[in-house]
Amino acid sequence: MDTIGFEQHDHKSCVQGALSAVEAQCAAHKLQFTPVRRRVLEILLSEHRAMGAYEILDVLRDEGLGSQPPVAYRALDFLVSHRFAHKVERLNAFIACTHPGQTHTPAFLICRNCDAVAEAHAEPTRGILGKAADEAGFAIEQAVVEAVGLCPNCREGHPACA
Amino acid sequence: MDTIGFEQHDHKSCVQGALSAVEAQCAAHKLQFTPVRRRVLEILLSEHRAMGAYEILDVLRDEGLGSQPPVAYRALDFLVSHRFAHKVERLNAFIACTHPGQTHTPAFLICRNCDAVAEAHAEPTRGILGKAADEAGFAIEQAVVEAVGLCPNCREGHPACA
DNA sequence: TGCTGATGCGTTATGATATTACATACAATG
DNA sequence: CATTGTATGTAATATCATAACGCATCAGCA
Repeated sequence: MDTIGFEQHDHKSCVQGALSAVEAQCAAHKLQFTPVRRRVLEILLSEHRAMGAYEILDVLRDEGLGSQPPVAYRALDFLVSHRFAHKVERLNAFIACTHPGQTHTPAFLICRNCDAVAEAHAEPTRGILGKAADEAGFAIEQAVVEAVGLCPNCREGHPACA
Repeated sequence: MDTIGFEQHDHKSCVQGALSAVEAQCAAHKLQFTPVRRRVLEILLSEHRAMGAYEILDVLRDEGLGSQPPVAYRALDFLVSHRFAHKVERLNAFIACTHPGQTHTPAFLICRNCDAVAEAHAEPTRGILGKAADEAGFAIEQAVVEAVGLCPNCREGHPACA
């Protein structure tokens, strides 16, 4: 399972591993990992890309798991608030966390050509930004770091990219 | 004029200075700084906060400068693409650049209590993220860095905050 | 002058994203 | 079994954004 998500990997075990990890987390913290929530996470994990809420909703609807926007948004809120998934603000889309359970500040590398998204780490409270925040007296609680550019495949005109 | 925007400052001269700088930039690059574009920038500068496109449109409409969404969005596109303003993805809102003309990667400190936004600098291609991108073969072209937290005024229960 | 192309604006319509509000289901608990 | 809290179902609506078309203006030029 890769943290930097542009390479090939064993997708099936990657999905399974993440699901198990989330299950364990939910059990440990007495969170209700309901069918809808589970299914939404599975969809995100198996697609392994950023998906819009309505795109997820389409899948749920086909499966009879819900048909109105709040169903998808509520499940996504649960996943995002417990950090099992993240919202990519730049795309107004959601993506499964590639390392659930570990505390981290996710940072995303978003390909402007094929929309592939890889999750990396950032440490916004360090470096220039953290210094500026300190000086301003601003208390950073959470950060969104999203870099837009070209993924390795698209840089080489790889067929994997649409 | 402050770069970290939570403190008091000479607002009038701050607005004037930014407008002059943008005017000069437009003249130098043969960009059309039309009445609508100018007015939208003035609105953003004078409010000194992140505003939604429709909020800006309301002002334009009252002034007879345009009444339909594309008018506001086109002006904002112009301002954003030339970096005279920035989009705050987290808020789906726009804010005037506090130092137009200087090349920079803007980073925002967003107060979750009063929605005040300060612009700081970031250097996403350095640090952990830059390293991860390099290793992944990802070419960062542009980055969104937005930190959510509490501004100094709200930390102290300052009356300036709603 | 009159043509032509480029750019910006006006307007209608629609698409895409997200939330409010209220009703219902259902499991855990006393 | 009544109560409570959490999750879900559904209708309606709010909010954010763009497509597509036509017109106005203006610069460059024959």
